[in-house]
Amino acid sequence: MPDLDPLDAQIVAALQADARTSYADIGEEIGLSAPAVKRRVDRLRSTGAIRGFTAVVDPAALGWTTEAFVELYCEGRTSPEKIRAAVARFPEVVSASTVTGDADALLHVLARDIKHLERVVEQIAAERFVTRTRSSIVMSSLLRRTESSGLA
Amino acid sequence: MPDLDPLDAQIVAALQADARTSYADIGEEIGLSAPAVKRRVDRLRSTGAIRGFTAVVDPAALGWTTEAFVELYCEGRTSPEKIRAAVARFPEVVSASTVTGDADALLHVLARDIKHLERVVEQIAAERFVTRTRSSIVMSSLLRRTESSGLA
DNA sequence: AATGAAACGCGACGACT
DNA sequence: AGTCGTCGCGTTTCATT
Repeated sequence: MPDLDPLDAQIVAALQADARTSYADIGEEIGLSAPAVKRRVDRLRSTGAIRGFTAVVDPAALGWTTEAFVELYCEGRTSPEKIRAAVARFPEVVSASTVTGDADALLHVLARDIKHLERVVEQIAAERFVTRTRSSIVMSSLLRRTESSGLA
Repeated sequence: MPDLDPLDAQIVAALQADARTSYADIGEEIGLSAPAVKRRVDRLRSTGAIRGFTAVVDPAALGWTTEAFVELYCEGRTSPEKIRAAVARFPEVVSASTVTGDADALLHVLARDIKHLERVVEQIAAERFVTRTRSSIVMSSLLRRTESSGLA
């Protein structure tokens, strides 16, 4: 499943910029009728290229001002599923991946403040399979793209 | 700027689940009329709580199968803006932050394959202010929340 | 691609707290 | 003042041909 039809690419780009753009507006911009655009969007959704549409919320505007990346070091060979189940219980964990390198997993965590972050990390570190954690607190967010703009 | 009105919280949750949900549908679920929902959404947008609406694209379905986190070590005190300008040139970099700890910045990078990733990291490492990089390749993505579900 | 019916977005007005 | 609900019009969506 390689690249993308140039028209589909333009449709995806338009919907990434604003997921509520009307099919008619998109069609006008790329030279297609509204129903034709809808058919393509439906196809992109059914194939999984477009997973869905979501609101982009600014955590800072809601009082979530603290952001951190937490490396997890686990004992022996802990199964990815076990890690997932453990961290998924915390709504503060927005993403988690198993990674190569020294650490076993990398978590992206959002919290209201340092105190809140500290409490969450402490609870995660208390899991039996976690041997050690290493946190990097975000000082400033330089770039945040939706994922991803470049699909050429 | 403290917490969120319980109705606003439900509206945000609904729009995160599906940004194309009609105001009428949202209103029905939380017991409000469609115009009332729209007024609240407009306000949430103008205050910045909702930044916008976007399509969630699955990079894997487009052939972007490789994901990595790259720590950047920079010389002396390199300005955040300099780092941002340098990494923003690469569409493969989906997010970048300056962080506390050993490294100066942490990048989230998406690429077609290892070869592609290697080329990008190499180019970034070639920047004059970069003294060293440390990459962690993602093996499996355990969790990916939109950011963020828990806003209580 | 074009048509027509149903649904939706969006402004205006009036009532309530 | 602020927020809600009802109404009306223009637009959009979606199934059909």
